[in-house]
Amino acid sequence: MADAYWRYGDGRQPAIPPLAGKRSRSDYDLPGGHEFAGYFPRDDDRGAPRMARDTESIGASYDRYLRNAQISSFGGGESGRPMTGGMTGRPVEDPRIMGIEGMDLSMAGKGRNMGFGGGRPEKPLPSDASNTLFVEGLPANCKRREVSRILLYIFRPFVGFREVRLVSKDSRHPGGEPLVLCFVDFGTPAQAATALDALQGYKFDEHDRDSADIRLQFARYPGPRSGGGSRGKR
DNA sequence: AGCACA
Repeated sequence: MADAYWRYGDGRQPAIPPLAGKRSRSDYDLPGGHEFAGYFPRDDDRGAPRMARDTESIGASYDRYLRNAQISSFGGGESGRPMTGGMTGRPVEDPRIMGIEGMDLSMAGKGRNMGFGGGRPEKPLPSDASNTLFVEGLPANCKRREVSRILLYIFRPFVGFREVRLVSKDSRHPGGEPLVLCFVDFGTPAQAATALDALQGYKFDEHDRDSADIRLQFARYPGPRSGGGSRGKR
């Protein structure tokens, strides 16, 4: 049915092993703002379930939202289409990620009916809503590839997610590192607004107040890519 | 703080 990302229904992973007792948190808390050094392991060390600890906070942050919002690939309209993973050009078929998502979503999948239509927010959309979100506040010490992975991981569960686009730009600050602009496309402005509300102010590491927190806005000039540009009342 | 692509 849905893409391989949504495998939580098969019940093969009822819960994630707690930390697996492998490493302590301090292994990853390197001083000097290298929060992401151990955040996403390299592509070549698969099999170790040590992402469990890092994704705990992500799962917790999502949890409140997952209970009462329409995060589902069913009824999303075009969810049968395989996602190509945006800039990376390939879907992220990381078994760890799927298993982790299965942790939170399996509850909803088993216990609750997730047959929401998707894109049915109670509150009205802001007048500047568009299909595209502009994301800022990502750590500057992340490589482009890491930013892409992070954003894909964060945004992909949301109904209507289409793709992540990264654009490199020179820093304003002289001598500053080049900055990566991030745009996330959704099918409709309502879907974009749903993700925006859920993730606004999200902290990458909830244990560290100094860690980056992403800031989300609707993109100013959505352009033709977002469905024609016509929005608002008529 | 920063808003690009078609």
